[in-house]
Amino acid sequence: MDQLQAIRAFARVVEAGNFSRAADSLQMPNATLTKLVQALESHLGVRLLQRTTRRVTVTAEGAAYYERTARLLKELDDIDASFGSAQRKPRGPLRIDMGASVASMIVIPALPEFLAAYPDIRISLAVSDRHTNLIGENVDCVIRGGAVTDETLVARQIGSAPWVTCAAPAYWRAHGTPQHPHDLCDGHTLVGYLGGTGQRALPLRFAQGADKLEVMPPQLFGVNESNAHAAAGLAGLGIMQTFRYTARPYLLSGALVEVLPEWRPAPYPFYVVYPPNRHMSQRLRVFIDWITARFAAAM
Amino acid sequence: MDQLQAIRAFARVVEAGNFSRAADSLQMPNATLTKLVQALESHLGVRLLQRTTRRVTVTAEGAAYYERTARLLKELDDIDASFGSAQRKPRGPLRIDMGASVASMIVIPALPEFLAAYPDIRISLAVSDRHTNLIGENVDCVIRGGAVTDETLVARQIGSAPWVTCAAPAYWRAHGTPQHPHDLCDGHTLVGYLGGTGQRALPLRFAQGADKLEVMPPQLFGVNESNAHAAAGLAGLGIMQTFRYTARPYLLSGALVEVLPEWRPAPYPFYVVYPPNRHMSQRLRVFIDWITARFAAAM
DNA sequence: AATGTTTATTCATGCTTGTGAATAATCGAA
DNA sequence: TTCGATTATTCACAAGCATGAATAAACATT
Repeated sequence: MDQLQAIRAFARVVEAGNFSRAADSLQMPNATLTKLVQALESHLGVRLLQRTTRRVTVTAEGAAYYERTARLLKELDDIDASFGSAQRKPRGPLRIDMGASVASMIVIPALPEFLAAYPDIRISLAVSDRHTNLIGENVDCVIRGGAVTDETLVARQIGSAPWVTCAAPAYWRAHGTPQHPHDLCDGHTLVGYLGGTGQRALPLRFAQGADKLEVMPPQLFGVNESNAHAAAGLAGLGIMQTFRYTARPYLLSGALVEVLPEWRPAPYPFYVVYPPNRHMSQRLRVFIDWITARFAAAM
Repeated sequence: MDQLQAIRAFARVVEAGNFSRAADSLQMPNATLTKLVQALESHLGVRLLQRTTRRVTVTAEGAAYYERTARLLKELDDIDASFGSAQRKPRGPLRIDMGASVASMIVIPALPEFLAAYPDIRISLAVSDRHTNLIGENVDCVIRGGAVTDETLVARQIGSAPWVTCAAPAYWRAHGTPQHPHDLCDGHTLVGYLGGTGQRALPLRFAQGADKLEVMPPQLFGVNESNAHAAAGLAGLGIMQTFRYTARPYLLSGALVEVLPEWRPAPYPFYVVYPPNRHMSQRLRVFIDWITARFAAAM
């Protein structure tokens, strides 16, 4: 039995909460994972995990073994890293989660440059805005906008995204161009971006000096995905408030027209969020450095 | 790569000083050992051992890696042991070194009882009296008589062996039976047991109350191996002072006859000697307990 | 300088392990 | 209560690794 591999496999099951998810995150067949954990249990003469086909619970012995060995695994990784770091380029898998527009507008177009610099890093990119259980899902980091509320995680700001309020030219011709945020409540409609709960659209925010306004025009259409949100704006369904980096190509081509630029609200902070780890993997570190530079360049 | 196995293999090479000896003590082919160490070096991107076909030296990085990982290996073994010890009988290899007479007269005849109790322990028994480099040769313990001088090792006394002074009946008929130790210097010869250097025979020792004597009859024959020593005495070559446990079967059969029983010197202490280890393996512990009981019974 | 012995490494083959697919079991929804 | 979906485990086979034997190199002796 490869005990180290078995211990890592077992730890993954504990963190993931079930075998299938653990196998996925380890990119390993279920059968292999099952066998590794069984071999470890046989070696120790102890049942580490109590499992049915639908549920896996960690036994008391399993929890103790996990605690004790997790520390050893980290130490070994530290030792290995301290030996290899001077000689080897970062390599291995990197799992990242981010919003659709960050992915399609900023990260993915620039990835060739990152992968050219680090050809041995293999990226798995998940596109979502949902709250991600970083440790449970074995995600190395997520990129998120807005305040980070989970204080068990490290949040490093990578930039701020300015807002723009815009619509298609045909929309402005049909409804008139507003001169003040209040004008939006009369004879205008909103293409809403649905927030976390997916139930209510976010209001439009405006700021000028110390003045801050929130305006909620009638919502004709709401959507919770940023590409679809842009498509709706382009189709002339209403006014949209979105990130400038999302709208940029359409603003440049004239497919969208910005209004009230002097009323732009404060830029929206973006963070890369990752679990605290005494030793951050080198590949994660170079990615964080890169995305910080890249994000600044994209704003 | 099975990194744990590779680390253990590497550690063994460091301790043994060369690949062949390390492979022997791990009961592993040289090719396997070579591949494991190479895989570890490749994984770390560092050369751990500098080797020619006749010489292996540990690099500075290798020494550092050995120190750091040896501790982790011990911790992992501790963790495993603390999990398994309640459930599993001791198993695995045990390497023991001892003198020829201890081996053939005490230990080997009783081994069936030990192996019946612990069928999963596999014993490698080396017969020698020489100073053994316990760690370098991966020996779990040695059984030695007399003072233990190496203070880096743990010496646990397992018993004391009484002495007898005896010779074949034909010898006594030819030379007369001594009534006092001094009588041995006149008309008697010694079958000598050669000591550590193999150059000079050990003198005969006698004690009665506070009286202690050393007598050195002329030596007709000397030998450094206890079975040959006994054979010489049985052949009537002279007087021999040996352990009672060695002579017992011949004393019982009348093939040897003891003299001066009231002048027996102090019994000779025997120790089981092993390297200090924060966690003694279970199989070593049960062996030590067993040999202590067995030794007492054999005296 | 040559040679023999000993030791580390490499190569081709047999054996052990990893895994795809099938099976069995569990749990939630209807 | 039944059924369908999902998950853990098992089995038979393919892939990869361990190793015996051969090779190459180093070192001590003559």
